[in-house]
Amino acid sequence: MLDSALTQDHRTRVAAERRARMHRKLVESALLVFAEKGVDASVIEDVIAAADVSRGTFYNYFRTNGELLAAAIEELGNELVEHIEERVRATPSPAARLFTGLRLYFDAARRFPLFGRFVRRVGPDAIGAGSRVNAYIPAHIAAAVEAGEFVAQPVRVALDVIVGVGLTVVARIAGDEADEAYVAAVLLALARALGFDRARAEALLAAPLAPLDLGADSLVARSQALFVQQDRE
Amino acid sequence: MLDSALTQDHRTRVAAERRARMHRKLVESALLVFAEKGVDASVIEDVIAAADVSRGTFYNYFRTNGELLAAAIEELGNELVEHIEERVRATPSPAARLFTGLRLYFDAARRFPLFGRFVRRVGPDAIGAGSRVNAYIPAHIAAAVEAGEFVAQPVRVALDVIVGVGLTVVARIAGDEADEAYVAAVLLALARALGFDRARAEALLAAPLAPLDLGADSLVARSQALFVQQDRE
Amino acid sequence: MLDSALTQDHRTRVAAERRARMHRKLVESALLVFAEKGVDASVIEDVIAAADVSRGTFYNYFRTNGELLAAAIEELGNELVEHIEERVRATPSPAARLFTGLRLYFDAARRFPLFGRFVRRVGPDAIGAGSRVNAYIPAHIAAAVEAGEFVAQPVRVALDVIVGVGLTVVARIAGDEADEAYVAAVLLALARALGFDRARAEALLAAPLAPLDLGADSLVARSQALFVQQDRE
Amino acid sequence: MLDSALTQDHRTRVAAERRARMHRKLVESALLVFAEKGVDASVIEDVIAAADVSRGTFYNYFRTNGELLAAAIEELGNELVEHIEERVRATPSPAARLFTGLRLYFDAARRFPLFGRFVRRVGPDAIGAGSRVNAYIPAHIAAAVEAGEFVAQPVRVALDVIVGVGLTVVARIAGDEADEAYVAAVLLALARALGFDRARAEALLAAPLAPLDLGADSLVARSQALFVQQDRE
DNA sequence: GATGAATGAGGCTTCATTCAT
DNA sequence: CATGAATGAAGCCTCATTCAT
Repeated sequence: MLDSALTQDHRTRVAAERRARMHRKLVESALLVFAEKGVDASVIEDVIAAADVSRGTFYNYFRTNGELLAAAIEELGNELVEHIEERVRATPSPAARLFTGLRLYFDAARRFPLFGRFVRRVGPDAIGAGSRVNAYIPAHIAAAVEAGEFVAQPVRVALDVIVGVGLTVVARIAGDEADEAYVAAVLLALARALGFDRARAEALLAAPLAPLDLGADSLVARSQALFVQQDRE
Repeated sequence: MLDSALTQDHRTRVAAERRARMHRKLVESALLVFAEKGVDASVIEDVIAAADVSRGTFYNYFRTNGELLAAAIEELGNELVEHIEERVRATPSPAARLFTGLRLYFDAARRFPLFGRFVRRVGPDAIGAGSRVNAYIPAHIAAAVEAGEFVAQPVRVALDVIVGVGLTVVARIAGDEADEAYVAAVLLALARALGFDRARAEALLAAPLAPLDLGADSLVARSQALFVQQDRE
Repeated sequence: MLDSALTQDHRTRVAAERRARMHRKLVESALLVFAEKGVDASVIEDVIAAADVSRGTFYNYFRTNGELLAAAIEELGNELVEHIEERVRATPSPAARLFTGLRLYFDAARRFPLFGRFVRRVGPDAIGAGSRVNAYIPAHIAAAVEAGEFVAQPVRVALDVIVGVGLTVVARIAGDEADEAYVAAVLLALARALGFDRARAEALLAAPLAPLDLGADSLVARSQALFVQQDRE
Repeated sequence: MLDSALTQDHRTRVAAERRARMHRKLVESALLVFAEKGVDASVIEDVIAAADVSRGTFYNYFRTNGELLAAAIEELGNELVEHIEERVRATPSPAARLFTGLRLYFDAARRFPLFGRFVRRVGPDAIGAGSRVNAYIPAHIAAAVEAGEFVAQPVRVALDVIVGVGLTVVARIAGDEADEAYVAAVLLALARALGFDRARAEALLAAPLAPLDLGADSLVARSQALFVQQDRE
């Protein structure tokens, strides 16, 4: 009986791992398809083809199209945001945390074009209700205002300016219409908008930036790999 | 024979007028439906219901969903932009032309909620290739930089900042999440971003603003009226 | 009053002529379209385009699709058959009348490819109820049997053999798969089937054949001309 | 694991069988509908009604009207032709193979009126590119010429005469306008056309003919049964 | 859990026909 | 009579979702 219990346990664990793997596989494929065809397109056919899985299996994981999109937005968006936040957490200056975070975000959009296109396709909802962006950025803004780095302003105003401009830049990057100079100039304009000291902003933006290491197992990285591989076929 | 020629002429003219009226009616209905259901939705069913027109008639005017959307974007967007441009044309200061134009645009979004929701739904494409926005705003930016009202910066950078922030504000207005103070604060941030003098910006934004008169026959106004009427039914 | 009566008369006559011209124009266009797209295709759109006439006008002449097809079959088929019959009427030998008639028919199919394709498209119905073929050929068969030129056989059997083979040959000609030798060999086989003397058949088929002169105003000729002209555009 | 492999296998086999059954069911229904409404008619609605199957299922098997027709022509035509060929294969005389084959074909058209009507509706295309007719009959013709049973003649000429007359006869049978004597007389005329000895032809055509046994599972038989059953409802 | 055939609602599109001008 | 915009029935096709195996 003890043996059986252990076996049971082992089986349960293995099953849970398999579920998790399949879940990730589907989300990866979804990113690919959403980025290509848009959010409102008919998607399931392509997703199961990309994931090489049967229709029935798909419905064991997501009951509707919308659930899949929600999962993709949530898991993808947060994966990147969490990595960025972890990276800048130790930085003492709130303004620096914010601008370095933006630089890392734009850099990710460039390195993972699929992700950039996904964000462009999803639009503002990509930074929707559940997004950690809405937790972290306001905190940085408030802290920067508090610290006198930014001019006094309502947090939501600053947030909207940052997000609005940020999404535009990602769209430009996804469309391959943004070079380094463009991104730097936009960030400088953003610094002005927030009332951040010009010299410090320029120094910050000129500093070298080590790219984010998401790890080979990240959804974004795996999805990009899947995309490249599909293109070759 | 003369009589017949005149008759011919008269008929032709009457027919052309009828076509134009039907075209407008469909675009008005389209605005309504796109605003409600989004750009990628199945729209034809609802449009013909809103316009109270047969399925076949629709296809006499637009062959696809996309054609309709393109017409809506083009005609609606340009209608408003042209009115705004005409209003500010005489203003000597380029910066004033730009900021007054933005205020008028936001004001229109508030007065015609349908239009606001439409822009939110369409997203950046609402200011797409054919839009006069891309003709007028860059000209104002360049002139303002030239006149020393704005700090030197690439026109496209300034344009993207303005459009990115502008669309975000319209989305807020459409979601009824924007009061006067919010809009003013955003415009002030925008003034900072562009390097516009703070005192002048504040004076400009504090000036009273007569609402734009689009005329009762404007697409935007008629569409809004159609919407209100439908709601009552 | 007399004057008015004459005027009335004149008007009536002119109107009748106009009606007849329009009727012919539509039938000509119909041949073209039926030959190209088949009998069951949607045809009216193309017919009015080919005839450069409005929808409404079409319905002033034919109430349905089927009426148009019936008119085309009747008028086209009989035009050719009557010309052939007139040409061979004076020939004393019934067998010669029959075989010369067939040669002229096949020759017409070659010279007016549109007509050939029309017959192929319409199939057996091209020689339907109202066709004069069903009046003339049986008479020739019966006379030939009577005269001992053909072996004794039921008229309908001979008719079906002739028509069945004849339509096949027209289809081949229309598909550009039939040269002179092929046609001659088929006619020889037909002669054998009917029990016609071999030597006489060979002499008959070897005789030179002046092509039928349908006149420039014939439906077949005008339709062919219309087709060639359209192709050039 | 072994168990799972077996299960897999079993499932695959069962699924393939189901697919095949559905395919046959659709083709059977198609025969019925094509025979009734013709080849160019809108057919899908009726086919799915006759097969008692959903719209979507149809599209899982055939993407267009034309694909369905092609399948029907191919599978139906070849089923019958193969049965006939098998039956006459052992007959030493090529002419006898040919004429017995024709008698069997006409007999099938009489016993399965649906098939006859189908052939009439489809016309020459019923013996189209992929048809085995085009493999077998020319071989018999060539062999008969070689053996001196037929007069020397191009194979295609003989083939066209046979097919042209044959389709006409099937059309007559389908229209219930052909009795035994008519069919016999046409076959005799065909024998003359091909130069086959009259005495031998008459003996051949007078010989008793056991009807073809297609088996209860044949498409033709099942389709006919389906038709009769529908008529009763 | 995995599979993929079956479903059918939902939306798209054409085109014969009508009718006001 | 000629015109051509409007109609709407009739088909077409897709695709999210279910379900038996």
